[in-house]
Amino acid sequence: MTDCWEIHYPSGYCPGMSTISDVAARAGVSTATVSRALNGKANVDPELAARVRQAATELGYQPNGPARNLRRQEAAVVALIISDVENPFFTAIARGVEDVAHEVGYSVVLCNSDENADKENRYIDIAIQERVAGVILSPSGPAAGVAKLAARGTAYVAVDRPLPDRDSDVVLVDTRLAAAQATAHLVAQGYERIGCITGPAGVRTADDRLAGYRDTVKTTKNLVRRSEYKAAGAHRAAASLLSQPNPPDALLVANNAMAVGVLRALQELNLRPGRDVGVVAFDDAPWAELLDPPLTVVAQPAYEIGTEAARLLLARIADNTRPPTVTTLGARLIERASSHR
Amino acid sequence: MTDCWEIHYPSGYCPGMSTISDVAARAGVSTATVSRALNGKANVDPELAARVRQAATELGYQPNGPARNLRRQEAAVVALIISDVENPFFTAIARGVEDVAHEVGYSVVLCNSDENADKENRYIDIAIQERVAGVILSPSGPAAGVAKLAARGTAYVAVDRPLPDRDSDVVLVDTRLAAAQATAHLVAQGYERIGCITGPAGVRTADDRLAGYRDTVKTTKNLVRRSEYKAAGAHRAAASLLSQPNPPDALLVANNAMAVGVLRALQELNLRPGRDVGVVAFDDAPWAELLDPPLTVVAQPAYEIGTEAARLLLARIADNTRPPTVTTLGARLIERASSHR
DNA sequence: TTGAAAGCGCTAACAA
DNA sequence: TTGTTAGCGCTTTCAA
Repeated sequence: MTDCWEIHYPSGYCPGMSTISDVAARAGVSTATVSRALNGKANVDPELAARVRQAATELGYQPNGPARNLRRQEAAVVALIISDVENPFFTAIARGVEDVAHEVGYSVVLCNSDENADKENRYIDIAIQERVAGVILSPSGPAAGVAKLAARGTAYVAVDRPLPDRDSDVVLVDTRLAAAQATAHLVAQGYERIGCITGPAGVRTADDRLAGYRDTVKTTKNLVRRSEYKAAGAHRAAASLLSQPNPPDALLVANNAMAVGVLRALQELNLRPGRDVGVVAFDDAPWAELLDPPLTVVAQPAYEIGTEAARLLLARIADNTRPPTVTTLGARLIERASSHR
Repeated sequence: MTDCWEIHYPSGYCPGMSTISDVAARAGVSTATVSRALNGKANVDPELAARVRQAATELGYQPNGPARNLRRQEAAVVALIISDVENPFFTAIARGVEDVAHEVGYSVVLCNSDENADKENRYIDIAIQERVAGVILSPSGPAAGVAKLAARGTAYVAVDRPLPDRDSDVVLVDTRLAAAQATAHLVAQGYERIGCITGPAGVRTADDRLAGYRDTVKTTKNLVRRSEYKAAGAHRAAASLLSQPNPPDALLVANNAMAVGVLRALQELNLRPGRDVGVVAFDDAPWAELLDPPLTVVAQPAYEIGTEAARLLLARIADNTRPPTVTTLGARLIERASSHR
């Protein structure tokens, strides 16, 4: 399986399978010189370096990553463990991380923890085993795995949610404030019984968004529901809220996927967003403007979360003694028609 | 940076930093036995194996991945190189790949090539360097990188688009047929001047969708536009098509992101989907039903593409001499109101 | 069934 | 500036 099965070259020549010794032999130098030349170290005669590069190209030489990482005791790789690959909020973070990491020669591997602490821990183990340089994660609950990272001295940064019981660099959005403002906006638009559909208890963003809502609305009796951060749960939650005797006339919805479920419930009940039930949801999406009426959203700076987290991680890789920092970014309310009568 | 800076243990004990020799010493056996025990080889005394596992746990032993991969000459990792992490079609594929790969103990790393052949080649190089067991990719044009995979004998599978000039396992959707059927559906609904907005020339899915459209509509003069597979380009394309003297009365749109741009253009021109301009777009989305009118789509079996590709890859990892296969999955037209007058 | 030892390919300390 | 060499941690012969 690893021999050159497809193309036959003369005399054992096999591109991509050659090692540093092959390159050294062909260039007529030692392996050390090849290593130095290919890694752009200063102390190499330019003429020799050129010969080495030539030989490497001719042989189709690809350095052996595991060997390099074993020797260096670290891979130039950053692991990004996010709780949902299918959530545009997290993929936007991923782009931010990638853009910064690639600039300095790190690769990014994306891992999908599925909001599941077991999967998260498994990926953390893999990250440790592969000796990645650092980990960025959106923690799904109290991750025992993170303690291992700390114990090993592997750099890590939390995004979106802080790590419970643990200091670390973390990049957050002031989601409580944003929720309070969004709720205040609904009040200002004349809605009087504002409800809230948020994520699972214990998930920090869910709790914060609820807290922000409560900062603004004092009597929330029977106006709050929780579900997974998914459409189906939110659909049930909205149906339940709206079919009670004294239903809400507006809803704050804690994420984008949930908004889909809520809007579907409104459709089924023949309620029009805005006119009948004011709606504000977290996370902007390209399709939010296409709805009728267009959806008012709290836009989070996801890409910037990613770039900032990557910068912090790189700083921590360079110096793990720096004190942990908390970076809080602001969100922006984008008013559209779903929050106007 | 790699010492135990946070927690102080007695006598040099440092979880996660220990090697197989430490475990061996603690269990009073040789490293070979540790290796055999931890890898579940048959020929190990159960009592010894238990002692080894105990020692490993006590030390918080994490095997050194690079060392293992170096020795094994292969990592239990498959690389998935997709052309757009923010496209739900590809993230759904990713989930399919993950689910199958995890079952057999492989990790999946996701790489975002951004529809850019350079990035794709770069990721292929990294995959080769890291000696991954296999690669699944949605090729962005004629990738020189794939030749390297072939030359090295690394297993690979193409998804969504075939590799130009190269046999390989590939998992496709019969997108030409789907496009033809979608167009026929528009004809059946009484639309008479059907236009098509598709992706860049040379991208196979874009060309196939256009071909399917042309299979059904014979006179397409000035009714076809191409753009990137993005909202902005499609927006311009739609605006241009619809503002010409003899505009189309229906549009086939080649992907989901493009649909957003097209629908925005219709809004701006005060044209109502369905009534004024029939619209069918590729790729279903949770929000397609929420639009007014709901969007008719061609739903592709993205998750199944992923599971099938992963199965093929595993088969090829096991045996790289099997003949290349082409798997073609069907798409499903989901009729909603945007394609009815 | 177990242990001793070689060696995967690379980098870096040391020598020249 | 270049070469020699040790050794990263693991798996796997080979020998006992």
